[in-house]
Amino acid sequence: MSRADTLPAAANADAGTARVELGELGTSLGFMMRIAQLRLFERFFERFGGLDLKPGEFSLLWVIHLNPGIRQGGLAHALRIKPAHMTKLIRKLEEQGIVTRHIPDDDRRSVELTLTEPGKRFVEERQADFFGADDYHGNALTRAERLQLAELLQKYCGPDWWHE
Amino acid sequence: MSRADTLPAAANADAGTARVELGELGTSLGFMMRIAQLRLFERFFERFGGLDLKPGEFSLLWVIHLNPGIRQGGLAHALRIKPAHMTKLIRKLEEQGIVTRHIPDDDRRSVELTLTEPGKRFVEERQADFFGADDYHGNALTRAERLQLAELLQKYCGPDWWHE
DNA sequence: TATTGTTATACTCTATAACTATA
DNA sequence: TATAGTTATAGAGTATAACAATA
Repeated sequence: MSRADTLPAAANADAGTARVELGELGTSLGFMMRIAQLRLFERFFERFGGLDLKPGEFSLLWVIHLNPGIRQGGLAHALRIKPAHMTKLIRKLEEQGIVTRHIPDDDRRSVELTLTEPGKRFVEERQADFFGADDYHGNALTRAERLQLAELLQKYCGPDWWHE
Repeated sequence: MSRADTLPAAANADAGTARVELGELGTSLGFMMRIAQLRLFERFFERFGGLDLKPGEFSLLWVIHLNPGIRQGGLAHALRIKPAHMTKLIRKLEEQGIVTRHIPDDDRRSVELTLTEPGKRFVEERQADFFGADDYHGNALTRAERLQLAELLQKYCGPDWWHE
């Protein structure tokens, strides 16, 4: 054929190899949030891969640490995790000896959560890493930009939803 | 027992019912990106729920629209979708008559993608909605804030990774 | 040998609904 | 009758590795 290293069909100029044009997608919040989250996970595992701890799990421990005796449902709501899923997550942490479940006398349907001593130590030792200003948290951003980014994300959610 | 409506154990003041303290988590990028993305999905389905279209699918069609003849692998890389997953997505869109797969003579391993006429119409008709300044895209933010948010997310990813 | 895409498989996260025990 | 949590089940999204066809 006569088109081996000449142009492909006119309609398909640069088919495949050229840089991909994203247009408005590059400033679309939906797309950018997804991409940024993928990047964040990548960095998380570069940083904490050896720990056998998933991003969401530290959040869980952190909130129990700050709110000892929090009820399982309250935790689920604060973190936007479905109660059915929370049951599994807490069960696992309990088996690992990190979290204690306690059924209070004044409402025996509910479950109150606290960290065990090893659990507390675990959180306190890693707190600086997880909330620190390192690669994972965006070394490409200044401290002010990081804060601004978090605040814009909060504002995107809206106050009604945020404090509901 | 003598503690029915008195205080629970001292350590568990306000167990369960008080407002949950999030501490540094509230300005943690990992947590906030997850929360904001959940909110975005919620809004997406409020807005486009009737369409039987998932958030990622419009992105796919949009990029094919802007890059007719793009190769399947190039699309997968640009959108950070794994090739194995892309196969399934494209297959579905092909069955719906929205996308055409074409195997070029100059490299018969590859697959070039274009939109069908109905596909083009579909994208062009919805483009304003998907990229518009409405509820879904964050009515809580000004136009400038929305742009700034997208740019900070881009910057978080870092230029090396972004254009790799 | 390397590359492009496909198939098969599995694992995580999430969603839903039915269930229990308590209130 | 309502609420807190549990169980069971299913679906979406993604990851991996083995594979076929082509380069």
